[in-house]
Amino acid sequence: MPIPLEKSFTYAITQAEAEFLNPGMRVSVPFGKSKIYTGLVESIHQEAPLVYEAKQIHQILDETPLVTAIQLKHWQWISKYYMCTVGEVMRAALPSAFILESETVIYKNADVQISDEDLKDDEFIVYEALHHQSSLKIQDLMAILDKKNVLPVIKRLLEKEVINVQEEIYEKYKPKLVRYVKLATIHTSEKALQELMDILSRAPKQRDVVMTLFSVSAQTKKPVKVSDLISESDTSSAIVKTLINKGVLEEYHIQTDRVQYEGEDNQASKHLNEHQEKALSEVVQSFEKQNITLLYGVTSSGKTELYVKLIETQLSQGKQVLYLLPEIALTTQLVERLQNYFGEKVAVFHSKYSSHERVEVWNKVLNNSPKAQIVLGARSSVLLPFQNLGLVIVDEEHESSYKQFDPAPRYHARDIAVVLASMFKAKTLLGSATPSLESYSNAQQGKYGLVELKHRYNNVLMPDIELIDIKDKHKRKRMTGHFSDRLILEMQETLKDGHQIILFQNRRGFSPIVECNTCGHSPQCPNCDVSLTFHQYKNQLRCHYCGYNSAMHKNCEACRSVEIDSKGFGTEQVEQEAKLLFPDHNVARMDLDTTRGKYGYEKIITALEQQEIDILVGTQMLTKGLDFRNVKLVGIMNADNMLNFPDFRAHERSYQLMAQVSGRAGRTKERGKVLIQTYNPFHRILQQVSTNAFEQMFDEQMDDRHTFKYPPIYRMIKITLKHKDYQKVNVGAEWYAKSLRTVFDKHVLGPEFPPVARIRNQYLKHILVKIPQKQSLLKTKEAIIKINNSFLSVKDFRAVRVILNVDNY
DNA sequence: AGCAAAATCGAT
DNA sequence: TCGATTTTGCTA
Repeated sequence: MPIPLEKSFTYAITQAEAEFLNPGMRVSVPFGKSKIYTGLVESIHQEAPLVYEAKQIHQILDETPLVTAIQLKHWQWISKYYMCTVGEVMRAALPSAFILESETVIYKNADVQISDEDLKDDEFIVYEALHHQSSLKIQDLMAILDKKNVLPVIKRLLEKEVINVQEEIYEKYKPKLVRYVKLATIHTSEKALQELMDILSRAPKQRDVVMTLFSVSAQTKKPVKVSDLISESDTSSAIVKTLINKGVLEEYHIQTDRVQYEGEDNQASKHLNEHQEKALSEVVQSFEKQNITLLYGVTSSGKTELYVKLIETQLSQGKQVLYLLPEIALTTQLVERLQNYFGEKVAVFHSKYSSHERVEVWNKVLNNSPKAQIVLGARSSVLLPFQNLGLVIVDEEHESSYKQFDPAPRYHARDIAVVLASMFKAKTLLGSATPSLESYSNAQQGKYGLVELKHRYNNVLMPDIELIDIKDKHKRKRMTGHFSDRLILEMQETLKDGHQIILFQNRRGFSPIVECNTCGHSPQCPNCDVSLTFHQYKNQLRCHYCGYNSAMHKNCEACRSVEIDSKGFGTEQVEQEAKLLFPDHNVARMDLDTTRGKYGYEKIITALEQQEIDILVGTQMLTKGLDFRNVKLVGIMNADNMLNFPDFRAHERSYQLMAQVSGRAGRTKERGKVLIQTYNPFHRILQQVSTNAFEQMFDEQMDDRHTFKYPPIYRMIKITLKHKDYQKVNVGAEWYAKSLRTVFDKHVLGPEFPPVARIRNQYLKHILVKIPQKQSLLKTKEAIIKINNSFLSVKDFRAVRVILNVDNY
């Protein structure tokens, strides 16, 4: 069942059903008092349950399995490793349209006459409504009565026999049908046609439509869509409808895909340069010995072309390929590039797809359709029903967005992709310009193969990186707002040459803290323990954790003073200052606030490509695999706030982020320039970024991880306790940590409140369990589950939500 | 997860 | 004391 329960449930089926059913097929089953749910067949057996009588299934929903045997095995692995239930994995994997639930539908009981006096007010409203509509759903009732708890009303009405209820389930997925028209067969003969034309001579518009239909179908020799016919003949749908009603035209429907590729014929893949050629043969060689290979290729070294070659090989062997990308990098840019080579063999899959679109991709992958030989997708596409997987490519392997955080299963797409590939005996290629420490150390230990690609495409030089000491600049009064004189000078030069600029500031809004100069009051979020961020474009104060917002006031809310100051700065402020500094140039901003909506992101990218934007200010969104030809200068406004982030991976992340942003500079011909503003130019990480010293960074960070026992040397499991009562969380966390310490002793950290201890009115407290390399992961997890169970059996703690996060990095 | 029964809350 | 809200237990 798609619910967070450990157990599976046994239902009774007939002999015939047993012969028909197979694991991986869906059945609808009664579950609980009255509901009907969608379940998945796990196994078919003969062991009747001892202590209860199994219920009958309701209905079989599939003719062939929807989920493959390998998937079931994979789900099992995920649920074990990430300490969640298989039901949760199922919920994450299956598109929601596959999981049907019954709905209670209410009908009027026609047999019983009832007088109005016998009914209470709300009962009467429902009774009245049933006169107008034959049936009502729970949701309709909630709208009519304007309250959330409508069950008591239904119960009373049932007792008075005013209504009947029924549980109904609906198939949620409906194939998309397109309307086509053709001339009715009785008119197809020459003579009948002549007669028809005569009849229609008094209806010129209708005649025009018929004529257009002729010419269109003669030209294209294909069925004619109603929508095409309307636009071609320049009429309205009413006229076509009249013709259909008259029997002159016949309409029919053809099922089509919601996601379609409408491109040109495929191009041949590009020739590789000598470095790429060498790297490719190394990858192929490495795959002979290893199943996993890490491709460490600097920014714009042409990794994608290399992937294309590998994909070609797989396709020629009739194998499927999974190409994973971070959500945000799945822009039309890259999708188009792949479609240019592989045309409609590419299926795209990501979170902005509707449930129906996902169903179609699922079915294509399941049927090993020619339209899904390459699946290009974000995190969740590892959970698709592959039949014949030959290769998995994980691009931008270091990206943290591969790890799912909020609802369970809290899986890492790269890691479960590796597991999936091994189930298929397929190969995995991890690619990155800034590999994660865990992958790079795996490669160094020989667990993964390692291939390096250190030359940029067309031999473009790596950008020239310069550190600017803004402490010094402040002292010498060389700062204009948040811009140093060096940065302004370089920006002027770049703009003069007609090149574009990217400014990076890893914080959105105008300023993260607003403070009164008189009394020191600073507005806080009522639901979370954070100060509100000021957003100028809406003149709002907003909480970035729960979405709370309020209008920004001119006076301090505590003391009415007008002297309100802001601390820190975000993208909005950088944008505003840039506009003031360069009034003759176009400045745009790219962050969560400007990329809302399905195409918000695309618009900005296109504008930048077409050089309508001279200066683009943005958050880390900018780092994700965008390829802009004309960007020559990248400015990092403040490197310190990311370096000082309280997380053991802050340094690694900062390096990756800065190296990736720098990679956006100078991708063709001219050498790019990167300016990093910082208060601490001698910071090791900044030095390493400026000299591209990845290996040095790696060695030093690994030393730290050794010393302080952090991943990848030790493994980690984070346990989060969550409840609206501060005391409950506190006492519970102490108890939990104490029991953990009896087993793991000094490898337990905390309990500790996170930097933001309260989110959406829920207090949080973290406990970390570190796992030394020689300690068994399985046994550790078993011990934690045992402690977790005894924790939940304490009455006072039961209300506390416990979140187990394996590999919380 | 979602639902119903049981327990607790709270305003008259 | 009744009705409303929250907590607890269970699903085959």
